[in-house]
Amino acid sequence: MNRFLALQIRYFMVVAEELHFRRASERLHVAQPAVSRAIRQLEAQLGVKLLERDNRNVALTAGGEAYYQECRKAADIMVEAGARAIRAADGLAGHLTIGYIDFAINGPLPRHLSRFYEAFPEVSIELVRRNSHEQLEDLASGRLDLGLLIGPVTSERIAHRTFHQSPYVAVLPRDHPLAACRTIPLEALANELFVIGHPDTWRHFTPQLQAYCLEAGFIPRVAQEAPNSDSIFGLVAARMGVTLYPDCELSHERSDIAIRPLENSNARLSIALAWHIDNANPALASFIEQAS
Amino acid sequence: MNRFLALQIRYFMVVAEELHFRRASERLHVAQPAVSRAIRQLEAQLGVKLLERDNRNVALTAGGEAYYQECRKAADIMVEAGARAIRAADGLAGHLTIGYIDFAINGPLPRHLSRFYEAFPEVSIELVRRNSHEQLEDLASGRLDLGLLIGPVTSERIAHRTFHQSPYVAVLPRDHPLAACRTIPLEALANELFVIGHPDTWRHFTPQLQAYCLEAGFIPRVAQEAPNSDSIFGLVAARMGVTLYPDCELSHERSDIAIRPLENSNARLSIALAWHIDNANPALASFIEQAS
DNA sequence: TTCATTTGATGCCTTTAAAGTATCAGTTGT
DNA sequence: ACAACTGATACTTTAAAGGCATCAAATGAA
Repeated sequence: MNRFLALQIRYFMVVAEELHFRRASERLHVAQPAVSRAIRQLEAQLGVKLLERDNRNVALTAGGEAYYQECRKAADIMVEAGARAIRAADGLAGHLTIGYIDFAINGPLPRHLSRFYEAFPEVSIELVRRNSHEQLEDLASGRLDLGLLIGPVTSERIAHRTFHQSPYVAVLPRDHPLAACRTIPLEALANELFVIGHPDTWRHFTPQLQAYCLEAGFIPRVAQEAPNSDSIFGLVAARMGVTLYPDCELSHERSDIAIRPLENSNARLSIALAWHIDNANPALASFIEQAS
Repeated sequence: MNRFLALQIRYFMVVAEELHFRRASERLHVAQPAVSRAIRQLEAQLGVKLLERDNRNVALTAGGEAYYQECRKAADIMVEAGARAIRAADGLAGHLTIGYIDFAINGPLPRHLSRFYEAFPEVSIELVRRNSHEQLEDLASGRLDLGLLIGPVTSERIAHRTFHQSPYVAVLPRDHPLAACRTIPLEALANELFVIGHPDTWRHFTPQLQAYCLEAGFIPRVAQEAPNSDSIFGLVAARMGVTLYPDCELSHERSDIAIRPLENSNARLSIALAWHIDNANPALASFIEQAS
């Protein structure tokens, strides 16, 4: 029974448990009149008689019983609160706001989150869908604790490290002639029309995709620009074009598109963890450490 | 923000909300140094830094954020607690332990309880199955607030009033010859074998049943004694005998027995509300009043 | 009955925790 | 360079809480 509640409350709780003023005063290490006064004050403050007492017996009134139950709850919370604050300071409890992109939520993030939840069940996580450049802004302003995004990270105040790397695969309509091949050389797509992410919103990914094509000796011809992964897959399935996408489980589950590895390609999409270097949230350190 | 929590906690909460010591001190109507000291004391007591502060900015640490959340919960409970104690004192909240017999739970009690819950949702009710004579003991000892039982009530210290009256009906096996009649004169059962409640446990009901038979001019011949209503109905269905039972919905729902009203009978089973005259639980008064 | 014992409540004085005042040292923005 | 803030510290004052002695009522044993 520590000093988190007002003393009138603490005294009342002990009297309610002992139903005896002198024994309560002994448990509280004060003289008996102090207890009498505290109870009288509390009753006056609340305007409710809490204890029925004559010179021989002490009993809780209905109001006192109800009040004790509520006090018990509050006391338990306050006792737990100190320990919880320590756990939060050690990164074992607390809250993280995490930004993610489609590649993360379709790829390694779900598995990683469930492992993290097992190891740190008291850390609550809020997930926010944001494009990479939006995440970098939100990290700078403190709206996000952690970003899962595509580089490059240019700010000196944002730390980052590689979270996951995926090879690219070719994404084709189900009945595309190249779908007959086990693997596809990137050059084979030189004359195809491409469905790509809109450069305004996919500001980091689309340039990477174009750079890889350029390395393979061609500039991709753009048929459609789409705002998100579902739209891209849908447009490919609708035979509007082909695209490159990091290998992930989700894309293999669609029956209306064909996924084929690239031949002789070292191209990798790298998803980074990024966070503000001044962010002192210990749960952030827990997450980063587990991701290593 | 009343005086239910220790002042360090109250001061911390206001600082956490304002993120500014001087503004917090104004809201608390104290000088600013008092707030600084309270925070320092609380941090020392917990062993956790709650607020990151330099001469320009104040921010919650992760530990402080977690601690604030817990304090918020406790503070809300304590604010609510006073109002709840008043409601409990007025009989609008609290707890009742209620004893009941088969006739009550098979009869009017469920309907009455649901009406009571609608009118007094903050009164929690614990229902306890007890025979009438057990309830009278438990009322005397304070283990029950209220009993739903069969009289007579002999103790001067137990108050009682009629809760519900049911006419008796004859309970017959489905294919019993008398089941062909719409109604049955009690005398017609003079030569039947009876299934009755065991007199040890059904100490109040069975004598009443026998008294009614005696009024009709016969002493019922007992084939079986059973400990509860289900057993009585089951034994009747098994053609071990017939019985009298207060009219209630449950008995009409069994297809293996026949229920027939008694002819020219004023016999009624009366279920009483009973309570200890010294019981000051205001929720008890609420219940009794609604039952009137 | 009488009287010692026990209960919670009161009055008066002391102690101590909390508040106030004045001031300091560190930033920030002009 | 300096005024205008911030939160922290030192010292003094105040008021809340505590202790002691005692009371009145109830109980139970002699």
